[in-house]
Amino acid sequence: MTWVREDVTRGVYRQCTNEGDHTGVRMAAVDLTTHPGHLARRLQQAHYLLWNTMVSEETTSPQYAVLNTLVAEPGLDQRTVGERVGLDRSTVAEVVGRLDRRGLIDKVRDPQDGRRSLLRPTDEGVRVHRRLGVRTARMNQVFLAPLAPDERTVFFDLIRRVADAAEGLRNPAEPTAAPG
Amino acid sequence: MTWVREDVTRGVYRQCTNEGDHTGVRMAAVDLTTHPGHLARRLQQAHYLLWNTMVSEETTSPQYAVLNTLVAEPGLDQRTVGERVGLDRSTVAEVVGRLDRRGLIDKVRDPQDGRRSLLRPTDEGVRVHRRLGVRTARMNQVFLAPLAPDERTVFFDLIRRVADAAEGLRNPAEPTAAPG
DNA sequence: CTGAAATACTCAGTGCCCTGACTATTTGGC
DNA sequence: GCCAAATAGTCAGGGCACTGAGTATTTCAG
Repeated sequence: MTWVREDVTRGVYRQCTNEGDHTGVRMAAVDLTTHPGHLARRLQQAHYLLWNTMVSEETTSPQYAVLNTLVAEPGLDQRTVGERVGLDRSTVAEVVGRLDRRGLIDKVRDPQDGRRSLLRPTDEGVRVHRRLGVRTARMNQVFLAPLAPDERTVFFDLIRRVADAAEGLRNPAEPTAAPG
Repeated sequence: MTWVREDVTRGVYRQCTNEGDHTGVRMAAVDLTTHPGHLARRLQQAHYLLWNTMVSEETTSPQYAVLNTLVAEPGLDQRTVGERVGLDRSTVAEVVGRLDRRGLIDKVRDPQDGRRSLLRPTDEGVRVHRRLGVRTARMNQVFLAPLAPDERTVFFDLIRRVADAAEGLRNPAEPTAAPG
């Protein structure tokens, strides 16, 4: 695997000194296209772009996700919303703050538990959510167009499994036996 | 309230008008697990997390990508680096700025073309790149552990195709015929 | 009842990521 | 040679995403 890119005009000293096929320890640079993290980033950027042009310039995808959760379950607190959509406390606070400022959700202290903020969409929030739903569906069509129908299923399955597993590493499941 | 899950392949939004009850409440929420954008975001977050714990806390994944590109092709200008790793001009400028401040790369004006900044890794930059390469490989193993070897190939292929296609929409290939 | 732990949220700080406006330089048509 | 277009980079501004520290509230052991 050579992967050298020749014909560089300016003074470039290349350090791919692995002429022979020794232990192969020498290759300086790696091929990013086989790095899942790099692909994940590119995928998200691609989506961001499509969302921006096809769905909305003022309401972002995470904002829609939060709104969607609150339409399904009005009255959730911030922590639970974050759990549902996969956002940490700080990020959820920011997103909620923006939705609140724009009048798309209501945010009130829970009288039963003064620590919580209870969230529910306003009428306007519900309208925005409904409107974006249509556009989002259209965008997903375009986004997934390169994949055959059965490939899309696999696509979802593989990504979900990888993401779930990594999240699992973060929150180690409750140990059944209590340690010391 | 039923919360149905059906015909997942298209990420279509679901409109369940609760037939049974007479509350007049209409439920119109979507199942986010069938939205590629949502999955992409979760995947990237999962990767970010793993990177942070398994690879480095000071050098981020995009920084490593830039460093990697410059190790392979020292002397590139910012625009080209951005093209290689998939970052826009502004982001590349930020990342490059941080790498420069940390002394991992050198940044000099091109004497041949005063618009360009030419970038090359310093000795320290090369060392950091090499060290992170080992850790990155380990991390990728963990990240991809949930997938069987042949599934990983598919994983890369599907994501790449979707990302490439969306990027293609952004930069519409030179139209062969003059537009109207 | 009281103080410690747990919980929900806020705030400061850092970094990625984009757009749109702006500057500096080079290039190309005339 | 000159001026307009193209190109490379900077800067301001907004949004997502995380960590770590701090505040307020609730819960629970003693």
